[in-house]
Amino acid sequence: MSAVPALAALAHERRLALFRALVVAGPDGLSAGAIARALDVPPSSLSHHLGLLEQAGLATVRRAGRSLIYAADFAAMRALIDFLLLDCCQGVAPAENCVTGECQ
Amino acid sequence: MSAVPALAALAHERRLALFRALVVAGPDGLSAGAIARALDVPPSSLSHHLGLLEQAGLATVRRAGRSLIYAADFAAMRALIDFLLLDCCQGVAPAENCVTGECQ
DNA sequence: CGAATATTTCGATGATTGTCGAAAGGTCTC
DNA sequence: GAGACCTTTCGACAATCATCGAAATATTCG
Repeated sequence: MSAVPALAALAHERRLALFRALVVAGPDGLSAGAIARALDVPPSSLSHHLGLLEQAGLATVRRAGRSLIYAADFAAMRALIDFLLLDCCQGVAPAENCVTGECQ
Repeated sequence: MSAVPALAALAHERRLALFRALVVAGPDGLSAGAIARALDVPPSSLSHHLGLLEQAGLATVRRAGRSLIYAADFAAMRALIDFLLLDCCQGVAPAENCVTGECQ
């Protein structure tokens, strides 16, 4: 996974709220309609943002009847955080640049 | 710190490379010119990106002679990672949505 | 002070992104 | 199959962002 699309997906107020709602919902996820009602976003806008989250790998979709259920991809989120923590920042840095506070 | 500007600052290939260079350089930082040479970015473009990183709180600037020295702000980076880990994702989520793998 | 160095600001241009109504695509129920 | 329901795709427009040369600003050195 490239980190840039994932970071870009979260770097938007609406999408961040969206993603948080998915996280709160847990593995069962939420239908697009339920999200639209909860966050008061027009359907076409919502679909656009959900598509970006999915494309970035941070969310998954599955169909249930006529609804589409979106769910947060926790493994991908974990991978993103790991990237920030290790690859991006600490792995290549000298020990004094400790980001975690656990590496001295 | 709002997370969105910080995420947006990192959600760009050039700026991510830029930030990584600052992390590698450590607390001493790097002059804008040194970065420009290392990453082969025109000065005006570089200045633009450095400004964004600083505005997002991820980098600090100080003057040393006629050079401006940019350095990664490790505390801010840590705060961003904490936000993703806790506020954004896990804190408000049920236990089964564990992102860290340490919360069962 | 004047020249040289380091970087930013300005300004213009092209590219990408966000927004949302209207229309279209699947899916269920009767 | 017709109609209702849920969501996406299309299309158009506005807004934001990226790029980089040229000019301006700040600093040092002779």
